[in-house]
Amino acid sequence: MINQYKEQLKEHNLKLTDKRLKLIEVLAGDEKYMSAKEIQSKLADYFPTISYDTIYRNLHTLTDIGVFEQTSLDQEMHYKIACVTHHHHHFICERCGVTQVVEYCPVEKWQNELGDVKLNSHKVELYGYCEKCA
Amino acid sequence: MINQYKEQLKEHNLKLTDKRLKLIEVLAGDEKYMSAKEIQSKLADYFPTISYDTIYRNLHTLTDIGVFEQTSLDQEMHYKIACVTHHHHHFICERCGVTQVVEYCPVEKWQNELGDVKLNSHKVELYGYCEKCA
DNA sequence: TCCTAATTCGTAATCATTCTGATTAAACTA
DNA sequence: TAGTTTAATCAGAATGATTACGAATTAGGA
Repeated sequence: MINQYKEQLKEHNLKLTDKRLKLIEVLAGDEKYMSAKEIQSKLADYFPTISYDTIYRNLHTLTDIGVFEQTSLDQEMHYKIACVTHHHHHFICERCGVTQVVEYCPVEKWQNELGDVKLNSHKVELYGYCEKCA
Repeated sequence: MINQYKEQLKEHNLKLTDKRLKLIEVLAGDEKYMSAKEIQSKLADYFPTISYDTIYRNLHTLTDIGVFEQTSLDQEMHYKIACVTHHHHHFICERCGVTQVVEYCPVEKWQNELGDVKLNSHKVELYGYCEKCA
């Protein structure tokens, strides 16, 4: 499964560095939104001196090419591995951060309602407590 | 119309200070999301030395009691006057920040799809260019 | 193996936001 | 209207996330 991401990196002429691959591994291994701090603490097991510059730069780069997706929670950016299958949104647990997919998205209804505006993107996020945290 | 907000302040035992009232006036006069910086520059006409502490504190306080609503854009919080009429969401122009209401919200469908999670809140935001900015 | 541009490092800088302790003023009471 | 109380404000320092910078390292190709 990591090979799919290696392909994506190559397609964008990005080098396969150990930091990048481990970063992808960490995010791919846990289907939840994580802050830069959480990510650095997980990476610290493998790279104790990794720079925040490296973390942030790669989070941006990989978000740009669609490997990660981001959202702003508690005034800090959080990142998770992107879902490539099809368009959908997420429920996010406010306690533990785990996500659950929601398929339904009425974007055409909204476009109809809006009329002549040019819709570029949209965000749908559902917040609450997952079954474990409730 | 400002009287409605004065009532809300009184209901929550908040004092009617000149800074607060002008802040509400500024946000109520422009139906768009504004950053703290934009807000301070508008307030500076009336209170050249107003402190950011005052601005942020009141933005929070008034958001808490439902006078303002907030969203995170470009890693900074933005605020607008709240719409009190009924539940709905917004389209936000990525260039000028103006908003447009969208009525449709399938929150029950999402709750059905999610099953046993406890849904506390949700965010729906549509981004793009308004007719003027397109 | 060597070259070169991309990547990373360590740290300083920036920027939004929050905190602190002192001062001011809204609102209530007499 | 003056006095009292307590919330609100101020100025500026502190915090915390994120970005920038110049030097050092390294992936990937020749």
